[in-house]
Amino acid sequence: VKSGQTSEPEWEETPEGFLDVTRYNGEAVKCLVRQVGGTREPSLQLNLVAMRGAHGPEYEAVEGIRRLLRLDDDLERIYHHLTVIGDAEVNATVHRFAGLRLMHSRDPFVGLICSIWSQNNSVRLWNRSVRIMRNHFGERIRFRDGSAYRLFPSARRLSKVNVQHFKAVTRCGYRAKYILQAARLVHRGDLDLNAVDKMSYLPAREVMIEVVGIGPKVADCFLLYGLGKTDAAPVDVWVHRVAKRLFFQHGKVTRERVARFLRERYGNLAGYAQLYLFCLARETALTGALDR
DNA sequence: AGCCAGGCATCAG
DNA sequence: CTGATGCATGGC
Repeated sequence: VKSGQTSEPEWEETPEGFLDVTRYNGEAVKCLVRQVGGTREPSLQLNLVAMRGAHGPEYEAVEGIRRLLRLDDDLERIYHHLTVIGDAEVNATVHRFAGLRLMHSRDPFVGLICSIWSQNNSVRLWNRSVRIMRNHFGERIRFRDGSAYRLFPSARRLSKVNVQHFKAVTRCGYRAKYILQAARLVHRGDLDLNAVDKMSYLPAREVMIEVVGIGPKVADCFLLYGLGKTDAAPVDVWVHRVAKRLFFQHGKVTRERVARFLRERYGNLAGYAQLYLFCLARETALTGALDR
């Protein structure tokens, strides 16, 4: 399922499945994921190729995928809770898009950079420019069969890149200084993502918003998709519109107010609620009738 | 041509 | 606290 709701760039779509190369336990693993069976009885086929042909990292890779797609979440229970709280239109949306996975980035740094990158951007452009960055600055990995891929660049690597150069290569515009500054903070240890991960939602959010270039929306993206804190409900233009219509009678509401409303209404399922609100908003836009 | 996209920093009231 | 404006870039 491709909802576009993630803090990792889209995986490459190949005839054999979705392709990604990530380091596990220090060793690069090529991972092909394919869903077999339908939405009702889905199962995943994984084809893993470790760089040195060892078996060590394969277990880690499987766990990585399990975490990425949050396969341990009990969707039925979550749907039940959402629909008990529910507004009729939200319930219908949950039912219609049932089976969507909330993504949890395998690497917090990837989640951080991609979240900052997504601000005031389009999903399409965002994916493309992040891919360009990876292909330009990422470490090159060559497998035994001769195939080669690029990893997402490390904080150390990005912290050394010049802003103008980075902007010229990736076309990410004014976000370049935010992205590289964040990479420097992480590399120098001034922003400890693992420490933030251990914090509860609200304090963690405070810490993230202090970083220049990270506001409420980006912080929530990072906390939800990057760290898996499901209290977070990122409110973008789409969620803002649909929530304004559903819960505020088209009245004036700030994004922050909507975010707080969703947290109070859905608790630690706010992230899941947001997932479906986003789908509803996008779907409504496609069929035309969307007011502001 | 002008508005918009998974916003944010900044500044004015 | 709320409201305007500039910021890069590309799609439509």
